[in-house]
Amino acid sequence: MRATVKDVAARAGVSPKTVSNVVNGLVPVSERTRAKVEAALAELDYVPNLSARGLRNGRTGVIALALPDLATPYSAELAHHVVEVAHEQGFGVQIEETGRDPGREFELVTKARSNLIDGLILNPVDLDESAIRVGGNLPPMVLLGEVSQRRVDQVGVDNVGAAREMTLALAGTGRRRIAVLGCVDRRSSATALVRTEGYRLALQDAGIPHDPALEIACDEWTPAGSAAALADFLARHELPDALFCFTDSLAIGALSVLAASGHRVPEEILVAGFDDVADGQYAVPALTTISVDKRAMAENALRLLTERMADRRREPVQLALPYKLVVRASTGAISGPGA
Amino acid sequence: MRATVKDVAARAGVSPKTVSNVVNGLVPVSERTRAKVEAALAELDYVPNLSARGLRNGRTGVIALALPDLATPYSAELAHHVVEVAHEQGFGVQIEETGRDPGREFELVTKARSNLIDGLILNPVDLDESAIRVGGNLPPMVLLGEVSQRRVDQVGVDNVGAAREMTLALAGTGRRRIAVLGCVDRRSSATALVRTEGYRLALQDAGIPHDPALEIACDEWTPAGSAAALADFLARHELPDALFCFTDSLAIGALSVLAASGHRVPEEILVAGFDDVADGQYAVPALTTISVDKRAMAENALRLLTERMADRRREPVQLALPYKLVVRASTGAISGPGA
DNA sequence: GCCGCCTATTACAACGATGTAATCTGTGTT
DNA sequence: AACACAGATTACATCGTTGTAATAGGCGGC
Repeated sequence: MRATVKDVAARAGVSPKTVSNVVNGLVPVSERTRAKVEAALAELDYVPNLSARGLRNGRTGVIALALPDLATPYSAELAHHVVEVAHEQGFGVQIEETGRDPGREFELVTKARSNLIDGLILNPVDLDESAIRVGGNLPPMVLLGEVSQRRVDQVGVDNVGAAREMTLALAGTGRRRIAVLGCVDRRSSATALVRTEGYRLALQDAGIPHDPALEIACDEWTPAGSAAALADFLARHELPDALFCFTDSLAIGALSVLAASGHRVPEEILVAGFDDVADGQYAVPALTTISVDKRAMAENALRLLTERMADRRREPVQLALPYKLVVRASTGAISGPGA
Repeated sequence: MRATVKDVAARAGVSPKTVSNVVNGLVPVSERTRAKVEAALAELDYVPNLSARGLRNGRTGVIALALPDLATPYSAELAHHVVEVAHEQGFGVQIEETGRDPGREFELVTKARSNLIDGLILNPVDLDESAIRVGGNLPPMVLLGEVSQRRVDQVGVDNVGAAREMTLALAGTGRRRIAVLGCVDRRSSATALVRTEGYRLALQDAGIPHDPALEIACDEWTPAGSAAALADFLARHELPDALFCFTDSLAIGALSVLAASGHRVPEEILVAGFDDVADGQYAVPALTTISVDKRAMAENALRLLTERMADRRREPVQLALPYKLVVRASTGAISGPGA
């Protein structure tokens, strides 16, 4: 059995509350008693019971991070940073996956373990609206992703702008048959929608007619899903000039299929991704992509979350972090709007 | 404010305990009162306070998963499965990263949040011993990784055997200058040690003299670390015949360097990895690797953990899961011991 | 030498849920 | 009609911690 404040108190010859005072350090304790208590703490190897503390204080020191699928490198990198930043601030992180079933997001936001966690960082799959369209009593919460609403704190990126910039950069090489991979058929992914929008805007900008056939659907945002979708596409259509994949994972699957079918990247077809995950940088050829500082995302998300925990009625804030077009070998030399 | 059993009880005109009975379903409740209570539950949108329940029951329904670095694809895939399996069984999962500082493992095993979690699944970095060399009072705990001790429940793989088999398969093509990448200098990684051991045994088996220069050190098990280490190696040595990387992430970094320096894989040099992560399958060329069923790892780890929670004095169990040598393009056609 | 004040410490209650043991209700038996 | 009994429901205490308010102790001032 673990020692409790009571045990420590008995051993040190003081009251439980004094032990608590020593442990928490908020109430002044005389040097003499502090020494006694600290000795007892060490001898009994005291560890506070966080359930009890959570019950008493109403805060547990644990936040939840909800994302579609932890196995996706992008999610994993993001989670890594959130865990790291949270830990630096003394928070534990409980991971929830929402990918399998769409109801899970809703459940998390409304009921769920709401009392074992002090707050929620949510990377939504579906249209963000679905999750946050909840009447009262939201837990302290920050959304990650596209900035598209004003009711909940959010840290995101201008996906439309980024997708547009990438598409324009591809078009800047003179290529005209620019395909996108990752458009979703069935249930809508917020991310897919906004990136598709950026792509279409860029085509307009560049005066390239929009060809719906070049929007390649792919429900599953993994290399496997991408490979299947692209192989299927190539069986029916001619090779496009350029391929903008909505995530690096999709692009990695695409590069694999292109290599296997003997198409040279970037000579025959440019390939670009989105997210800047580690494996994309080391893909063959290295992947051109949109990069966002994930550590900064985590830091900002946690900052907003702690602010929200401190003041639950502060006006919601939406942050759009800067992004960067990173050019690597998979597109040869292209240039963003700056050049 | 969230509703409590008391509120629900008042609304339903029953005692708090009856509400608890309805919620938990362990004690029989008459049809009439159950209906009343359920109505009240729904109206007040009752959510049990898990801190209180945890305090009372001594169990929180949350387990911790501790691993070196969540951003590593292998860890991420593993974590994904653990989260999924745990969720199916009604557990939440709290993630802890131990990579940054070695003391963290020890801290987790001994003190830490030990009362907000019911158990711990630990993927150790250092020699397993360090973490489990603890006197009494271990929390319910399962180790993931090399099976090398008998004091704590463990789910692992025969790393020595797998590394040996891979090395032999590479040698089976007639190649003699077989390098390994991932040996660690400074603090010892348990995994690196056992895989190195398997490699050396295979060289003996194959009658290939051991050349220490071909054991390429790489502390950081990421594509970036690997790329740096291999580039450095190539600047000083001739290209080896074959390269066995201790993880797929390392291999991905290696493929990138080899491609950039114009060396053809597998014609000039065979490359193999370990772990079978998704991005390895879609690397260019696709990566030969050792595959272990990560879902099965997660299932077994969770099974052992729940068994341990139920009976804290049962004899420790060590499971070695089967592995499979998966041959892909990065080694051309090689064959394992079976063929 | 007594009083008052400031500080360190204490007793007590409360956070919310639930196991235990006691009470209550209703049914069936003689 | 009285009694025993099973099942449903309840009161109470408890898990470990900490805020509140009351107490104890020490010191200076008059």
